[in-house]
Amino acid sequence: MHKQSSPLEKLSEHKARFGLKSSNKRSFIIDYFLKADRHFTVEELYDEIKQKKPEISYSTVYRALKLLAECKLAGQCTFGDSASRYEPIHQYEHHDHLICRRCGRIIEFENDKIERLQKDVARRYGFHVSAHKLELYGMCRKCRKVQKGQRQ
Amino acid sequence: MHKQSSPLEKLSEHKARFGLKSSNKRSFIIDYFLKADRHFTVEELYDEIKQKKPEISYSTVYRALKLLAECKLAGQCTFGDSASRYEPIHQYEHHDHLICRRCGRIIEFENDKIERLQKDVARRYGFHVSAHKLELYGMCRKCRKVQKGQRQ
DNA sequence: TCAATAATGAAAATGAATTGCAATTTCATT
DNA sequence: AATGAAATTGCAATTCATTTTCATTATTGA
Repeated sequence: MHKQSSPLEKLSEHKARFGLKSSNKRSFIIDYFLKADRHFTVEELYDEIKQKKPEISYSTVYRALKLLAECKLAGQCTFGDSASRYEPIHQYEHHDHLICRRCGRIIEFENDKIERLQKDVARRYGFHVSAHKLELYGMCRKCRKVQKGQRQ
Repeated sequence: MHKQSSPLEKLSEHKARFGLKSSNKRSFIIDYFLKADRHFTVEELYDEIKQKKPEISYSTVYRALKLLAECKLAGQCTFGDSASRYEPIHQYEHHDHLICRRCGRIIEFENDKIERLQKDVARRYGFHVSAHKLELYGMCRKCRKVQKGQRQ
């Protein structure tokens, strides 16, 4: 069994391995991202960070997210819309997404039964599955209410 | 109950509704795409069609696929890689994808149990699901064999 | 046939993702 | 503290798929 390391440990392991140096800007971005614990496009994250640290550039945000993705602290999702998003990856945990097409809200869920069935399906086709993506698109409770109200 | 119309009926309904005219080039593209019954990026389809009808341009292929998507005769999928793909949509049928990361092979599958579980999950969150996407990434039987061979 | 309007091709525009490079910063070692 | 090799940063430029523009050509109903 391999001891799981914390996000920051993972990061410094990665830094050691690739001979990276630390920097306030990058630390700030990473910190902000992990604490916010939401889904961001590069641009969204950049826009929020710009408020607090205008001296941080888009490229740096882009590269920080890329770095996080490389050391598995962030995952990339491509939902229906244009730009792809990054989300913090939590240890031990895998999840899928419910996406509201009206307000854009993203809900994460887990379902072991579905996971198991996926593996079954794959096995049936001789596939070895290393990753999967499940996205449910629709309308969230709130938006359904609003829509109902509008129709009346 | 609404009578289901055939692909070509759907197409001409759509044409009627939007006052479109017909053209040999577009017909050729659509015909080729529906008969091939595979997943294509715009470019892949263009490249194949170029062989048979060099006078058809990329734009026209692009617009034909867009048109098919508009009248639900084609669906768009975005797998891990850069370009998005179009696939023919068959009536009554929904399917998900197994994608081999090594050779790019795409296998379609259906699984009612998974579909049902998805609906359950959504209901639990108050969501109304209108569409979903399930993709399993991994390695197909053939590629696994090759890899095994290489290691020996 | 004619006029109205859609389809087409080529090129340009768009938009996100990515990179090259010069300037700046980090940090282990003087 | 000073140094220098190496990483980081910002900006601009590039890439690449996608989408649009616009001038020309083709289709269709009157």
